[in-house]
Amino acid sequence: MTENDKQTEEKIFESATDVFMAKGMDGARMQDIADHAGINKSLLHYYYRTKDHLFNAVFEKIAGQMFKKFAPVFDENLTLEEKIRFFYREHITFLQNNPRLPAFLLNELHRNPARIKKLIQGIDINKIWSTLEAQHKDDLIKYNITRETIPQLMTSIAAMSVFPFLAKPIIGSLMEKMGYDFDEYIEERKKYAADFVIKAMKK
Amino acid sequence: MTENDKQTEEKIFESATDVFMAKGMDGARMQDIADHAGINKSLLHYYYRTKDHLFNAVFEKIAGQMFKKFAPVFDENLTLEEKIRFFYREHITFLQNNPRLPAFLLNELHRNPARIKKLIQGIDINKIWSTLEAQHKDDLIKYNITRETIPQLMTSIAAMSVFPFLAKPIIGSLMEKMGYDFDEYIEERKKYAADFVIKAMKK
DNA sequence: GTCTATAGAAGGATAGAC
DNA sequence: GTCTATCCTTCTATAGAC
Repeated sequence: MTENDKQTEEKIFESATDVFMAKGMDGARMQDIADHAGINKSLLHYYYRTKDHLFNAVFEKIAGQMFKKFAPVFDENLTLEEKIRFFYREHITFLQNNPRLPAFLLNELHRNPARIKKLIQGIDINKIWSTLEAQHKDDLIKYNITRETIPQLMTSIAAMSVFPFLAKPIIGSLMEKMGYDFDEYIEERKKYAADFVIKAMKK
Repeated sequence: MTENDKQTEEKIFESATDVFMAKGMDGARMQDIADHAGINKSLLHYYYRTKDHLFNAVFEKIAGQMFKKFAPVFDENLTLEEKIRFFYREHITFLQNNPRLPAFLLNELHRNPARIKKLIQGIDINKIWSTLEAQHKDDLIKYNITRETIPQLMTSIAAMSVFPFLAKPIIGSLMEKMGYDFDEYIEERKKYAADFVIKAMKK
């Protein structure tokens, strides 16, 4: 593969990412992607054969990024509270740089549930739970966390950081109407979400 | 308008709602809607002229339902805690009956931000805040709620009930993998979310 | 009011020149 | 590897008979 190949192929991939993120699989047009990349429509087919192939390439990459961010939390030598604060700082910073990612991902999963199995096959929640159990036995007792309440707690933690980006069209507009700034709100959320969850967990 | 007219028009509307909810504006096909309603494709145009008109009719109805559910909370003669418990019981029950509604709504708003202004024009957050301020002066002090923290708190409350439905493709699959039942998880959430938020709010 | 038939446009994909 | 021209399918929309 020559240097020029790589440039074009990458340019296509990046343009496709932008357009698919903005319009979704169904709404995106091959012509838009070509225009966005400043190249001819035929070249898309030359490199990726079909729209489906191109979309899949984009989706896999995007989906991978989303979940990598959850992993490191469980490797650190930190208290449970520190992990929660660490998670929100890292995860919300990631979402600040990829604000459309959650909406794109979830929407495509709603439309095509078959993708899910492949997406979550790498996630072993039981292993995550065992790790937490080993590292934070005292905290789990202190906070009254059991295998029964794990789904409720985990989804609540995720909701606090992801929801503002999913509901940004509404939240952002309402805030504008009231004179608040969405970006400031997000920045503050790194601390707010952590405080909120930690207080909620206490017995 | 004859009785038969109404039957056909309503049948079209209901089929359109189902198909648009499942596939979105871009993914939906007029043929699908016609098949789903058991009628001819031309009839869709006879009653609604274009796909756009039909979609708009569906969207307006759906969007209206979503926000009506928030209003009554502020009229009741209840304590702040009771209102929160009341809200989660009502709102999650509504979402149990309309699980795809939030994803549909937010996705279309992401794709077409112009809709938002019309959607939120009826919502006067300042008025809501004034009502709360008048009704729960003591509670606001007790819970340390101010105009500055209202966006963080309001979005956290909404996140707790809406997020599970937005992320259902992932949450549901992960739970299945671990032997949990999504519907049970949702039923339990009516209480869990209320307890969680009320604890989090305490100083 | 409902159907059949078809026009007309859009979009994905390919052939072939360079 | 990149472009122009074009095919072919799909989909929205309309015309016209009943």
